[in-house]
Amino acid sequence: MQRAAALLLPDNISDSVAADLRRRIVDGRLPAGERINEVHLSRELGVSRTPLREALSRLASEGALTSLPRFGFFVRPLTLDELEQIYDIRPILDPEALRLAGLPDAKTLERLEKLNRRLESARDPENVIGLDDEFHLLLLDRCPNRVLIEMIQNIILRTRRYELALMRETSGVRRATEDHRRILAALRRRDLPAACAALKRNMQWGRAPIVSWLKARVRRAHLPGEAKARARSGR
Amino acid sequence: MQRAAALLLPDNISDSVAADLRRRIVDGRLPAGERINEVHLSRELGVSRTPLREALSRLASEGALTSLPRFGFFVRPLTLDELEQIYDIRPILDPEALRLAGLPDAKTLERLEKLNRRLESARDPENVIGLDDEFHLLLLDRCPNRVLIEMIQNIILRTRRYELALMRETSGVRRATEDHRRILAALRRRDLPAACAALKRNMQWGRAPIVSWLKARVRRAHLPGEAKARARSGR
DNA sequence: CCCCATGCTACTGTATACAGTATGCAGAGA
DNA sequence: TCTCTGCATACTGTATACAGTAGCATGGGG
Repeated sequence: MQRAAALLLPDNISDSVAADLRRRIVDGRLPAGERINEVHLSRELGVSRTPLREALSRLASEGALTSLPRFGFFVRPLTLDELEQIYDIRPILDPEALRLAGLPDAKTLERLEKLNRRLESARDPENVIGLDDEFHLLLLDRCPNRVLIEMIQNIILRTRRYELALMRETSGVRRATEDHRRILAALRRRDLPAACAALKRNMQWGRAPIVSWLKARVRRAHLPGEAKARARSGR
Repeated sequence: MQRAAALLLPDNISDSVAADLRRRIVDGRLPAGERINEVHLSRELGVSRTPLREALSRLASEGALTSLPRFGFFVRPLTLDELEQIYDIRPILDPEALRLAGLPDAKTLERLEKLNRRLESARDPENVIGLDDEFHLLLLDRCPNRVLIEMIQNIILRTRRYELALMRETSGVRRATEDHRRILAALRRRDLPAACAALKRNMQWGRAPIVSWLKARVRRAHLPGEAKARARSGR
């Protein structure tokens, strides 16, 4: 999250464990609501508890986990509240970042269009999400405010879990590429405000399908992963 | 940052050490650029290295520290770049949060005015900054998007160091209370958009004095500690 | 006199051992 | 049969010990 240098030398077990856990959380190998047993998990990962705990602490401060003092760490459950809050944030951040980034050069525009074409034909959920994120990060690549970009990346991490869960069940509600085309069209005619507006709409629309899916899910299985109750009852 | 429960039971040494370090960083007892010696610091705090390291990891992911893999943790140096980036973010976040929060009730408005009066007469830098933060957080108290509020609190933590450093040297450039009055006036006539606009201006103006102070400082003594960290990371 | 190599020192990263606490179960009493 | 109490167990939180590495100083060679 912080340093370019460290990312180039992922020497630490701590760091690589954190990255691994992040993957396990977003792809569901560590299900939402699950209580984490440090001994078992450290055995499974082949490391000791010390670096594992450092990783867990970091993930907790990133919001991926919840820590209950003498009880342990939990994978944060997927809740409608958090979803709506997270999805309300990117329409705020992304357009501002684009405004600061300014119009992309011809080469970048070309790469964006290429990405969008690949996105249109992508089928695998992980691919779709990965390409979409790549598109948006490239769009904001020139933004000089790296702190802002870090925040956006952080939000992306937090949304990925929801998006993956959605796309696993319903097969790929894809309207994003159309939004992207509108953004690109605005950029091509060098109309930054229009591009920002289109981007904002794009970010706002991403919410709807996930909200409705999660609502249905909540109705079906009441309170997905109410952490405490489940864990205490021994699951 | 995440859990209400943990905040009520700050049982962990880890947590309290993190809080302590945060204070030491913002008030300068751990100066910007300083390399942290884990053994000495753990002795000084009267704890072992394990919880200290957990705290350090968390602070690194919050952006207060930088971690260089086999070299250690550093207090992030104060740089003009980071300052400008951080200060560009709150004018984006705060007005949106206020928009979501809506108009405050009469009681809250009263408390806001009281806070602002106390702010006018405050002299001690820590007090001034504390009251200003309290004002802004109360203003956004009704905002239902807690993730957004968390982000703002995080930004506040990151700015505090700069503000304190400024106010220690120049005695309290105070124009904020006037901005606050404009915000309150707009709220009193129940004009939310005007309040948001005033809030935005308030957030934008805070930058200027710090930027000019830091620029002068950079000219004088080029960034204590920055040299070493930079050289090492090969930037 | 300067440069390079080698050994020393100190610090980080990781593992492990220990202590304290919460939970679940079993047994006894009502 | 139900409840309460005490014990055993398992897991977290913390300390400590160990290993590996980077930096530094000192000494020898050019």
